[in-house]
Amino acid sequence: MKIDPKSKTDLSAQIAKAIRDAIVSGALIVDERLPSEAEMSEQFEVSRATVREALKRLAAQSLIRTQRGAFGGAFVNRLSFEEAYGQQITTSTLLLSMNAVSFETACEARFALERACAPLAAERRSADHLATMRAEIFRQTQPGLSDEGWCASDVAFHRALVDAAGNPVLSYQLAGAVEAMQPLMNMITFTARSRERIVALHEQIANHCDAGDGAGIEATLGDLAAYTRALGQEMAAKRRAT
Amino acid sequence: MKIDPKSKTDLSAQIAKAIRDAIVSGALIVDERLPSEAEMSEQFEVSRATVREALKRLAAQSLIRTQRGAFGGAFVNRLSFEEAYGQQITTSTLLLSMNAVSFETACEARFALERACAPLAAERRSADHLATMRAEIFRQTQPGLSDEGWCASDVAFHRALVDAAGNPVLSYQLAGAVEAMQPLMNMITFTARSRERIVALHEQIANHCDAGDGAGIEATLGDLAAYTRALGQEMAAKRRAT
DNA sequence: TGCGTTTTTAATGTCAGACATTTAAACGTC
DNA sequence: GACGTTTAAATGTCTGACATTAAAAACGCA
Repeated sequence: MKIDPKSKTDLSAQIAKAIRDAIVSGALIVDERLPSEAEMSEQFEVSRATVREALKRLAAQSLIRTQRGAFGGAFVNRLSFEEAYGQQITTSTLLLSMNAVSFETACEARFALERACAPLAAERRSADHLATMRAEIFRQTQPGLSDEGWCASDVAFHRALVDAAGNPVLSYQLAGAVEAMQPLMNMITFTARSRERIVALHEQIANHCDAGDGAGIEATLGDLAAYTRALGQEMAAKRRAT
Repeated sequence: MKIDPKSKTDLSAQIAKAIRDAIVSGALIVDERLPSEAEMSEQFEVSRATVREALKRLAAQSLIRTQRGAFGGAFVNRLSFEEAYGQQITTSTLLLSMNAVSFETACEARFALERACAPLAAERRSADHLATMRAEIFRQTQPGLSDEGWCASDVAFHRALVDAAGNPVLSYQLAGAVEAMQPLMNMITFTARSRERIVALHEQIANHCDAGDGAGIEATLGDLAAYTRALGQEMAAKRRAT
């Protein structure tokens, strides 16, 4: 853990990197306590404020957690799936919104990835997941559902499908892809007719899932992807017209 | 942007959240300059040190960048695909290493996701991607290649396949899945025989890709997944024996 | 002895003020 | 107009102090 005061980069960034490397490499293990801020400031020969800035950087990535009081301090944090989900979603959402990614491209990626879950979901779907899917479909048929509510229910439906694959790593990887699409989907105004069409496809998916028909899920997801893309193109055309 | 000094959570975390929300919601746009640290410390009625800790948190997530000097300051950062890749990989790697995810589960997720790229890769592969794949295959046949070198080449091969799909969002999402597997793969000792087998499958994939045969790629990826899983089970058995 | 209360103590959280360093704009000078 | 010099405004760092928290240790009492 060497620090170079003459380097161009911030000392706090260097210190954060040193500690991060130690965690990633396994030199520091989960729940292990780091030295106190005062000790580190001696060790690295910097002020306590600088050490603190480094620790805040690590805390922002959920790599450490801190506890106040005697025998408190900074501890290596076990990165939970929950936390990882959250980070994934924020990063994915920002990536899409800041880089002028076309609706087309995002949509393609999202459905391609979701398709990957189909065979596993068909094989492993539980009653629980099916119930969630049916419940969301029901909600989607309710008249007077707002556009935001519609989109949220859509996300919930697809998450249930992903979770049905019974692989937490897969669920984690897809969280970003599915959730990050929501702001883009929110830009589409769903007419009663298009909602009806989508609900029909959702029902097909649920039925295929029930029947354990992976290929059927894949095929219907393809239809849904095509229809969603068409809606996106419509929206783009309208936007150009105004 | 309200801050509650009596709240349980750190002031720096609250301030970071307020700014993060402003960025995600679009109230602050890319390349916009934030107020100076001194101005913010007045605005939020906290010390400059506290504001700085908040800014470091955001910098750790690549949400802002800072510039020194007059007319410098903190600017909303355009999250690049490169930066997002890096964060994805770190997060995914830690998630796997800290949560006792089985080789089986990680492997399943990885190949399921990669399979999603097959049809697109078959359709869009460029000469460039094919050349990279062939080059990596060649490297993999070289005698005396270390285990680390072998794994790195394996990752490079699969990244080429993913990139061949020509969808940056897909490449981003898969970066984590493919790269995070590497530490797990490194635990396997690849015999000459198993390397040979894998190279043969890689060659098949490259050929299918060349021929634009998406279904062929999918099928061969399935074989590769099965073989990799078998190697993993062998390793686990050996580990139990010792 | 055992249990509830109080005190101590070792951490992090926050603050205020100072100085160092960097950078670009503004200013002179030729 | 081109080229150094000054200046100003910002971040980066340091120091020392105090506030707050929470666990351990000490204490008191039945």
